[in-house]
Order: sequence, then structure tokens, then C-alpha cells
Amino acid sequence: MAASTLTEVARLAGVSPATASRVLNGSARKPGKDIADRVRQAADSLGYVPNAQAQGLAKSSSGLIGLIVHDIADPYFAAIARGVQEAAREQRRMVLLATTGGGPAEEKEAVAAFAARRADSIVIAGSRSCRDEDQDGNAELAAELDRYCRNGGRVAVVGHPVVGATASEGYHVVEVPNQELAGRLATELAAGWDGDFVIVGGPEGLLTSDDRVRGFQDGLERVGRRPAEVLRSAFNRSGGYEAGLQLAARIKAARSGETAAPQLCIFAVNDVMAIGAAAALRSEGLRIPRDAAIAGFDDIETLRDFRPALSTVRLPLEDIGRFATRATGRQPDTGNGEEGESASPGVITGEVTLRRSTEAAA
Amino acid sequence: MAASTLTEVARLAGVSPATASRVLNGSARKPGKDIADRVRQAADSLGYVPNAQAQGLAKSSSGLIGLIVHDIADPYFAAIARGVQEAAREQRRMVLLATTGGGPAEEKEAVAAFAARRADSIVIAGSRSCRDEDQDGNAELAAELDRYCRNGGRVAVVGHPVVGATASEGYHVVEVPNQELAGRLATELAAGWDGDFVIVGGPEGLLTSDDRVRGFQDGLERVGRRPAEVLRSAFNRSGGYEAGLQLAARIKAARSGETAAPQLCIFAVNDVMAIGAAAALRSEGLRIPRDAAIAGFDDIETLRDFRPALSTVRLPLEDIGRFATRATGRQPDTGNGEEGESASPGVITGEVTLRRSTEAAA
DNA sequence: AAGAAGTGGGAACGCGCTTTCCCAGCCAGT
DNA sequence: ACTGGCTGGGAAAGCGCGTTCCCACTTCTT
Repeated sequence: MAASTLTEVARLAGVSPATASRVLNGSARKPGKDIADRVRQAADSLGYVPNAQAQGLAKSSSGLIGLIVHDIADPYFAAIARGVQEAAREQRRMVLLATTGGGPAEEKEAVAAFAARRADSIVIAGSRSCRDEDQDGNAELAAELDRYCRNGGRVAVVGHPVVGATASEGYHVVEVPNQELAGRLATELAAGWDGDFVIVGGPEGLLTSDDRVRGFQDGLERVGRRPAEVLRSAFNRSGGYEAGLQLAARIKAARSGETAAPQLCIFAVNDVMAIGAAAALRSEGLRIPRDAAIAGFDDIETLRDFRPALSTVRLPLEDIGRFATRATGRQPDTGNGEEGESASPGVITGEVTLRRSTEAAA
Repeated sequence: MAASTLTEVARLAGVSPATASRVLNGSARKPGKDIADRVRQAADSLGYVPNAQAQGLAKSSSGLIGLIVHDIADPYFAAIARGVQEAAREQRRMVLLATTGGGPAEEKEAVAAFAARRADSIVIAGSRSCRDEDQDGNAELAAELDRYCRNGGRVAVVGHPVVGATASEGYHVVEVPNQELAGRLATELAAGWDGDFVIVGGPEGLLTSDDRVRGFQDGLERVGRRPAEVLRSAFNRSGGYEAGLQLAARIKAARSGETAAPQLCIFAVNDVMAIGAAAALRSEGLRIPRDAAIAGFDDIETLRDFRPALSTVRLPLEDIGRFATRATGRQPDTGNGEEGESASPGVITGEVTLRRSTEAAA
């Protein structure tokens, strides 16, 4: 990757590199019109492209923002990524992508890599985990993030703070009211449903999943329903599918008994799992919502055409990404309270969306 | 973004920066064991993180690979991005993301930005367009790419070469046999379907769409069927939906006539459009495949649980991303024919996958 | 008309790192 | 014992740019 340099441009224009630099990027000092034109002309006759690395080195800031997701092909993360991308464009910065599969160790590496690249800020989108085996990883991740922040980096994490992180300067958390929304979903569901509830959750310790489970149980309790049983499996489509198979077996067993089969309403802690579970039920010959109702969480766009339409909680994924990114933007000036506030992200809120998949069978 | 520097580490370890540099990254020269240990210890006692920008500047190569997509939230691109990401990790590089919405002008800007950042290579995943209004944009994009290649950059574009690009050095195209596969889909569909075909395509001039349309027509012709009518709309879900509404109206009109309603098989040039079309039909009270069959293209993972299961052409999206990325990797040595070949990407092939959505109604 | 204030351009240093070149020791060879 | 080839470490020159400082020159003061 060689290319023409500022010095070459300057030489061609017959000026000093300093002058060339001043005209080719917004500097405080504006060289004279005629000279500026000469430089600009020289620049594009040479096809000059400024070296962002050198600029970054000199200015010590890179215009990069790092995004950490579990898996970019997961529509949940893809939607967030879109928001991040948009906000980044607003700020005229580029996004650096890292996918980690969810392990704190890999997340730590990603943070280190971003730090090495001197990314101005980092957005962490994956769910936090507090499982025992992630203990060490979390600690290391927290340490890495702290160091990054101490060096002036800004980080935003969606959902939960990184377990053990202590940095306060430049450390933002975009709160997602998973628990509250799950609670609302539970109560609304309960209003139209007399049968039992089962929760299909992710692995214990996955904070996002745990919040949704807890919120749902709370909601149930608030309306005087007994707590739902919780099935744990992977936080993705196949996890949902497996849980779905188990439930299908159970439903069929119950149905063959003589007592009236109790209707079951399944709450999967995210849409993708819900779809997996639904697929499993269907593969076992069960129909939704006739044989079991099912609800998800997230309201993934691509899944909205799914039939039966999935009851879920709409989360403004794109906004979440956008807000997280904006939160890491340079504050205008701490002096001006009003302007400073406008930079602070709006509060995230979701919306329970009941659809066909949980309509009580007539 | 300040942090401790190599010089500081060197000073703490009581060696010269040169030595510190040699031990902290793979250099040809390996300093003595004791010295190396001292340096390493100094490094992590200081929490040293090398400045990739400075490294890049000195080595003139950044370890960055730029990825250009239309929209990262589109599952098609997300899947490709996953492949790119994986390959990038293999090569210990990071991916820089740019989403352009499909316009050549924005793509050109993205290329320029990547060039500025001195990305080692660029992968362009979006479909090429040859519409008249994109003429100028394409030319500029081509020029920008040429310059990038001339400066030693490597680019891979999936599907079609950029219209007007002339660079040969370091310019790869990952061929996707859209036309052939669409043809095969047509013939296999025709084998089980006596009625008419309609194609729901993207805007004319979108090369990927055009290829699939053309291939489908060719396939039809090969088996002696008359060409399908082509409806054009946006290359996304809502485009499919709109086309679906039109078709629904047509189907219903035909049905109300006295002649037996001719069965219709709709081929949407990508899965997302197919889903949109299906949703439209359903919203008009039509059922699939009873009232109309429908097929897509891509076999998007998230859509596989869609009901009725969508007939489509499976494309190894992730591999496409992977191959494109690998194609831009530094060749080992042109001298060694065998090794050189192994770096060249495998050939992309797809697979016609017939499912429920096109089962002839009994 | 002489000095102050202002304007516009250049020289030079530094950002953090790699890499070439050089030099001081060390070994083996005659 | 003396020299030639190695080895391992340091000095220094960039990589491409931003920026501070400095200087020559113009324009407005009293």
C-alpha cells in the first residue's frame, strides 16, 4: 500500500508540506486562495489520498470505533450493527468489527486489538455472562477495558456492565429493560391465557437471558400465576429446537392421558430460540397456537413474516446500536449543560407485541 | 488515546527501543533469552499495547481488510460478513465495515476511506449495477479501485466485476453462478409444475437480479416452456411485498372468472423478496402453495424455518465471504506453483432445494 | 515615517514503531 | 597470538503527517 504523499503534493505545488497540510484538511489557518487552489489541483492530479494512519499517529485519534458482537450473522446483532454503523457515519468515523462467539477471553482480545488500533471508542453488544467458568475471563476483560478507558478510550456496553468493570470515566451502559418488558409480556400473556407457562431460557448466567426469565416470573407472580418451569439450552436457534423437542414429547404424552391436556404457553427468551422451538413442535406434528402458544423476545425484523406471527417484545435494536455509539462520541463541552445533555442517549424502551402465536385456541 | 510506548518499555527494561521492538513482535532477529524476558516483563508491567497505527506506518501495511456491503442487517450480507470475518481472523487481520445502501457513489467513498486507512484489501459484496443513472458513479468507483490496486491494494468483488474496472493486478472476482443455478431451479420447478411462471425481479440493471432472471428464463426455454413475465420492484422485502400484492390481485381476478384459474409459480430473485411476496399473498387471503407456488434464491439461514418451507437455491454465503477474503490474502510466492494454487479460492456452487412452497397442489 | 500589530508561509520536531547499518565482543581457524 | 567471520545489541534514519515556532512581509496606528 504505497501511494503519493503529502510531501509529493507539496513539492508539485511548489509549497511546503506544512502549507499543503493546512489546505488539504481543516486546519485553523487558511492559506491564500491561489495557493490553496494550486495545492488542491496538485493533490488530485496525483490522486492523493491522505494516510489516515499517519494522521492518526500525529493527532493521536483514529476515527475508528470498535464493535464487538457474538456473531454478525445473528439478526439481533446485525440489527444493532446497522445502528452503530449509522451513528458512526454521522460522526464520520468507521467501524471496526470483531465477532467473538461470546467468550470473555475473545472479547478481551478484541478490546486489546481495538486498543492497539487506537479506536476512539468501543461498543460491546454481546450479552454479559457471569457463569463460573467465565469468571477469569470476565476479570481479564474488565481489566483490559479499564486500561482502555484510563487511556482515554470510551466504551459503551449494551444491556449490562461488564462484570467487574470499575472504570467510570468514559464508560457507558445502555440499559435495556429486559426484565421489565418480560414482566409486561408475562402479564399480558396471562390475561388471555389460562394454562401453564414454560420458559425456554439460555444457559444460566447469561445475564440477558436471566433478566428475561426473572422478569417473566415476576410478571406471572404479579398476576397471581404460579411460576413457570424453566428449561435451559443454548441461546440460539438450535437451543430453542432442542427445548422444543422436549416440550413436544411432554405435550404429546399429556395429551394421550385421559385428563384434558393442559394448554402450554412457551416463552422463549429470544425470537430465534422461539422459532427453533416452534420448528421442533411442528416437526413433531404439533400446531401453534392450537397445541401450544409461543412467544419470543426482540421482534427480529426478518422473522416478522413468520407464521403464525410470533408474539414478542419489540426492541428498538437499531436505536440501541445508535445510542450506544452516540454515547461514546466526544462530548461537545462539559460547560454547556444543555448541549451536553442532548448528547446523552435516549432511554431504551420496548413494546409488548401480541400476535397470532399466542392467541388462545378457540 | 494515550498509552505506554515502546520506548518506555525499553527504558524500563534498560534496553534500546530497537531491542524491545525485536522481542515484542516477531522479528527475524531474536534477542537473548534473559533480555527478552526482561523486556516482556517490563511490557506487561506497563500494560503495553503496541500502537498498530505506528506499526502500520512503519511497515506500510495495516492488517485491515475493508468490507463493503449494502446493508449489514440484510441476512444475505450478514452471512457473507460472517465468512469474511472468519477468514480475516485466520489471517490475523481485522475487518473494517462500510455499508453503502448500494450506490456506487457511496461505494467509491468507502473505497477511498479504506485506501486512506491503508487497508490491505477490500471485499465488495454488494450487487453491481449497470443502470444508466449509475454510469458516472460506476466510472468513479472503477477509477478509485484502479488507483487502490495500483498502489498495491487487493480487491475481491463477489458476483460481478465492477463495471469499467480495468485493474488486473490484485483484482479478483468470486464468480457466483447465479444464472446457471437459476436455470437449474427453473427446470426442476418446471418438472413438477404445469402452470405459468412469473418472475419477481429487482430493478433492471442490478446485475445479480438480471442474471437470475435471465438464467430462469433460459431454464424455462430449455424445457420448452414459454418465458415468464417479469415484475420489477425493489430488491428487498418490501419490493417483494408490493409485487406480491399485484400478483394477488391478478390471481383473485382470474379465479373469479369462469375458466379454471391458471396456477401460478412465482420466482422471486432472492429469499427476502420471496418472503415479502408470500406475506402479501397471505394478507390477501391466498395460500401457498395452494393458490400459488413460490420460490426464492439464497437459502437464507434465518428463513429456513419459514412455513411453508421455501423452495430456493442454496448459496454457500459464508464460503463466498471466506473465499473472497482469502483471495485477497498475500500470495505465498509466485514461484511455487502448487502453493500458489492452493491459495486460490474454491469455485462457488449452489444447490437447488425444493421444498413445500412449490409442491404442486394435489 | 517608524514602530506595532497582523498575515501567510516555511523549518523542524514529534507521534510510535521498524529496520538498516554499525560496532563491540566472541568464537574458531592458521 | 592474530585475524576473519558471527552474534547480539544500539544508534539513527525514516514511515507520512500535524503543529508549533519562527521569520519575512504587509497593513494599520500616533
